[in-house]
Amino acid sequence: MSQSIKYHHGNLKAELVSAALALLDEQGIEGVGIRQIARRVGVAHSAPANHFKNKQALFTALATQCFADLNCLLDEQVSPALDLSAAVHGICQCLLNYALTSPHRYSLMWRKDCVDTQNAELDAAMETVYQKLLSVLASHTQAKQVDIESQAIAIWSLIHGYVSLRLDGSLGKGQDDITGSDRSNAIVSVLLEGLL
Amino acid sequence: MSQSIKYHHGNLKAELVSAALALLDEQGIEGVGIRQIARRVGVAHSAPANHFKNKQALFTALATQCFADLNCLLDEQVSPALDLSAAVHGICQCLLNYALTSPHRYSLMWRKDCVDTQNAELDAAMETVYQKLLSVLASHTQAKQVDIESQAIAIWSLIHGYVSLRLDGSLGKGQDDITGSDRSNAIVSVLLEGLL
DNA sequence: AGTAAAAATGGACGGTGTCAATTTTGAGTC
DNA sequence: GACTCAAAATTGACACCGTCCATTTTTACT
Repeated sequence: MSQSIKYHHGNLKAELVSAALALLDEQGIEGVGIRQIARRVGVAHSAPANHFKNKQALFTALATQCFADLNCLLDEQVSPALDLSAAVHGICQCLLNYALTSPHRYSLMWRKDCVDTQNAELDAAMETVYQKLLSVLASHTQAKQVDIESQAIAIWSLIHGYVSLRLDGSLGKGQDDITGSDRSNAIVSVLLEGLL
Repeated sequence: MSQSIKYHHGNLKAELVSAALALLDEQGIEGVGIRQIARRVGVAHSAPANHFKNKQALFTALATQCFADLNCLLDEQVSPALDLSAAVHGICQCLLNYALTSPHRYSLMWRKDCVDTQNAELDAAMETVYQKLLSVLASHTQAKQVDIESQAIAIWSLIHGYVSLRLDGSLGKGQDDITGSDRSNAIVSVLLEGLL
């Protein structure tokens, strides 16, 4: 019967995920606990065990969802018609934006100690994002000394490092606003200059 | 009497730190717990509270120690007489080496959720390392469009990102050996090419 | 209708960090 | 050298947590 609370209400798994994401956004990774989530959804503390065998399994599902979301954002925001430089800048911009908007989600995505690194869906979701960067580089075939994979790793490292440092405040207190991606743009430009 | 276990054995704080570091190296951050450390040192579960008011305070001390260690390594391994490119490569090499040798220590250094980000000593230890990079860039004054701080952030981001990705296995399974820093060197070179 | 599997429940176990009251030790003072 | 007092270490308690278990309820299928 619609969304009334049934003993088996059928979509508890989905509700657990969404409650967990809300908790993650509000309180960070440390605030996300099985019992806490169950409490929020209004089920017994042990109910989630039927849908996620582990806390790790839950985190894995969350991270997978986050990568999928990020992938959607990339599809929306970086058109395949752009030239190389614009596309790479777009990807970086998109990543930075996502991280600043949902810092705890971004953190979780890289917390390999919370996640099942063997999980097929998570791997696929990660790989999809990474392939997006690779395909951008490949589509604009530039004859250059550096192979495409090295280029991708360089870009990936640079933006991930910059985002990580900004997220945990290791960079100076300057440019805190989302639009203040001037620094990010400048840095990416510098790298591209050496790359292309 | 020498190192026999006294009620006040005087150096328990230091012993706690070293036991914690050992535990960190062996089991990772999640394996480091107040009671576990106390057990290993052979004191009551609540003894550490006299020396560290918090688990966070303990982690802060550990991270500070790690930054100090890294700083020593930098002093040893990157001579101030080198030219710019060699110095930057040396710093990156040193960082990568430290991270691959002590992965859990490196992780802890950036786990701002485990650490008191307001702590003065930790801040100073971090700043000392960062200043080392800045001073290298400043000493070889190159007339270039990018200001020194942006250059430093770019380099810092790139190497931190690359190291982080390697540590949690997000890069392909290639080049796993410590000496296999070819990729790292290549990437840093590319960045420097655009930078200088 | 009857049965078997899935889903949700409450209770228990061992573990954690932190707090409080207590006992032991060490150093400094009369 | 006895006394004091603060620091250091002890035991115990509390509220959490993740995980397992036996039990009850619901659903789906024959």
